[in-house]
Amino acid sequence: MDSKRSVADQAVDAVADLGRDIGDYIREQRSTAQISLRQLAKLAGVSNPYLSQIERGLRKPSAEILQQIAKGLRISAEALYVQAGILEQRVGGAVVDAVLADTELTERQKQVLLDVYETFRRENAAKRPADATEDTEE
Amino acid sequence: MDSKRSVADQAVDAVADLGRDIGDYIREQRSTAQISLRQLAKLAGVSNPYLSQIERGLRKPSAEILQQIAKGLRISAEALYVQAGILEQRVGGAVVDAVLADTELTERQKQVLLDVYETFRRENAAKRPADATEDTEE
DNA sequence: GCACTGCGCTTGCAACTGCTAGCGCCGGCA
DNA sequence: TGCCGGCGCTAGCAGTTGCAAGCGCAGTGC
Repeated sequence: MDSKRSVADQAVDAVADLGRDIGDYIREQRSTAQISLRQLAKLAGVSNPYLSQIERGLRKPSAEILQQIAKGLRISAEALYVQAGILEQRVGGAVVDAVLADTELTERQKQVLLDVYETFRRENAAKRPADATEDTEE
Repeated sequence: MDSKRSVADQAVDAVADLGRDIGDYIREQRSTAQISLRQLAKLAGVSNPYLSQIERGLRKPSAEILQQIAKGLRISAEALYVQAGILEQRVGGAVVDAVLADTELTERQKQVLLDVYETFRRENAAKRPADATEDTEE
């Protein structure tokens, strides 16, 4: 059945690669939040040298550290995990599905929500056509 | 929005402890699936001694390993992360979860969407106060 | 000029992860 | 009976994470 261990390979392979992406993402979120590396390090409860290395892609942080950082940045841990390649990306379908499946909303409200959602996505797509993983907000 | 920091605290505090829980969970899933430790190890692409130690709580696996194991068990990685205490339990329902997990939205946009969502829910709750509290998740 | 504070980064080091090799045990088979 | 394969586990080892200590640099007050 596994004539090739593509899954494992990809994971192992891409993680090393993605180490940089996650670092970029964190650094970007940090500068957006306008806090220094040391501040975030303290907020997140990690050492500042280590955070520095993470941001520059020299180290691959464990999930706990990622969670701490997410907390420090006040962003969802899931977003970071996806960036780190340790959680599958849930594409737009997930949001649409969830909204449609929600029993507390009227059909009209669902329509409004999905409309806003689509607008946001289009906005972002226009801003950064190829790379949708980076967050250039504001 | 983090009115439930008990989870966070637990995560940070009890990670060492939770190593055992996640192991139990994995072992349980494995026996449910009726596969041997070695089989799962092969499926997940990890060594069988290591998986053994994980299941007995002697080692705390990294997120990649957890993901591999989740794949091998054919369960969602998120379930495992929650068990491991590195991901907060989904609370606000599927919509909130899906929005937060969406990587194409900026954090600001997520806030807006969730805000609208909350507004709708409150509106509806005001209209029909009693019977709206059903579990929409399976 | 000169201390002082905060910034990000480099350097070793302890602790951990995750592996290979190998152990004892049990059931099937000639 | 011996032998073979699979089971879970122990022992010992590279390689990594995550840290404290310390570097140089820029801005500020005296």
